[in-house]
Amino acid sequence: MHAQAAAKIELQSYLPRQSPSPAFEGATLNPVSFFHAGTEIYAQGEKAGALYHVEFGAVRIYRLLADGRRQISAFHLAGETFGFEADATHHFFAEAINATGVRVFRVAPGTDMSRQLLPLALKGLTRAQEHLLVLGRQNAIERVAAFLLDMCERQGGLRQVDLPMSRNDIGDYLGLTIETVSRVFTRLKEKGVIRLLSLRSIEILKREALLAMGE
Amino acid sequence: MHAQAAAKIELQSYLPRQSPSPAFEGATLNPVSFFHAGTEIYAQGEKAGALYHVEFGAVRIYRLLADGRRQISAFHLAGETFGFEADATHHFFAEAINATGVRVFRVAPGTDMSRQLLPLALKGLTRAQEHLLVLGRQNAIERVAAFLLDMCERQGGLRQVDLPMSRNDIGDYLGLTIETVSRVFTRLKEKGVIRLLSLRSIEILKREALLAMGE
DNA sequence: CGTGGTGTTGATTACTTTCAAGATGTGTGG
DNA sequence: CCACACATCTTGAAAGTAATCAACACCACG
Repeated sequence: MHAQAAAKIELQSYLPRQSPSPAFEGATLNPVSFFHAGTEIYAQGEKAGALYHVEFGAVRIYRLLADGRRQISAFHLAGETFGFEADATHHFFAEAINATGVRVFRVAPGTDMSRQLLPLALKGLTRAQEHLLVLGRQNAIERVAAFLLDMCERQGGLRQVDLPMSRNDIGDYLGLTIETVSRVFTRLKEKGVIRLLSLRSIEILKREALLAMGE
Repeated sequence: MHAQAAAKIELQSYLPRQSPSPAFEGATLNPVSFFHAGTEIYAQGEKAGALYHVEFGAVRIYRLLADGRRQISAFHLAGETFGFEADATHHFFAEAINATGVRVFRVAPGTDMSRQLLPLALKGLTRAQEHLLVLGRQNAIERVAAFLLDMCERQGGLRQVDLPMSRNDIGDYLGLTIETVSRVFTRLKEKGVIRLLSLRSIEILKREALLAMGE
């Protein structure tokens, strides 16, 4: 990523916001930080304490096993907040998937943010628990169907759905290999359930079929 | 379960508590409720709003797919609190695994419990996310190893570990079939990693071996 | 117009599930 | 206290699904 790309990113800060930044009481609002595709926002083991609000772009949250296997526990799109932890250190890695703008809220030590954080934590907990059902009890097609429906819903429920992440990311989110993800996409295309507008953008042609699969 | 068993349960209310009940400000503390093995504590879709503190016994939290597939998202042992939700209804089922005592805290509507709930929610979130790694990226042996280490740690880290739940429950927690769970137990026995004291109680002989597997 | 990264497709292998039978354990009633 | 019955658990053989290994296609970029 070089000068041209950086310029493109700067530009976006002047575009209308997809989502207004929330006002976190007791937290210092910093200007938007920019992260290039693939760059780290924070690492496992680092000191936690800030909140991160996605202005544009997308973020992946993940853990690694010693041998390099990776599990993405969540994607965060524009308008979502992440970064809160149960204790003082980060248990996960956070990386920008694409060029991403993040507004960082530094919380003064000793400040009680529980009122604002609890709904976010509960929402995240429910999502994680629902994802457990997908990983524990659903097969490859069902996992991909559930994923596409989730992405669709989070983007307003329109027929066209952007997939800001690679097949590799999708695989590491769904507990599948990249090849299996690719094969499932092909099968869904053949069945006329989805259509690929581009590699990272699909159109949902038969929502009912997806619903029947993804539960 | 009949009169004799009920009497046995009543008796336990007079035994020393494994864990003192926490004092939840703004919540009404009710006497301990008793649940026989396999009985429902709450169901998906029911109105939420209370907190449940396990006095003794064990509880399983789960979801079902339309065709009956079940995913247990968490077990709760003595001293743990569960039942909080992101919105007004329960998204999961909660059942007593064995004879179980639960103290119910009814929260008056409008009461702000966020200060007390946030640490519990964050702890649950971290656990769920770690469980995602297990379900998404670990094989059968690794899953069982991780499970045994988790149960061990939650019971004080002693060599002897009680497993209050059936193989079926373990399977539905780890995303495996009962047969696979059984086979893994057999392999761990053959390798001398664990020893079965009874069906529901094991001794860990080689902790390092488990750690190497369960990450 | 080449080059590296990303995605797709095919053949084979490996792991887990499924189906089936038998063993073990627990609780009940005689 | 023993015998029977049901539930739970274990083990084996066959089948199925996804992973792995490998080659090729496509796309974005320089």
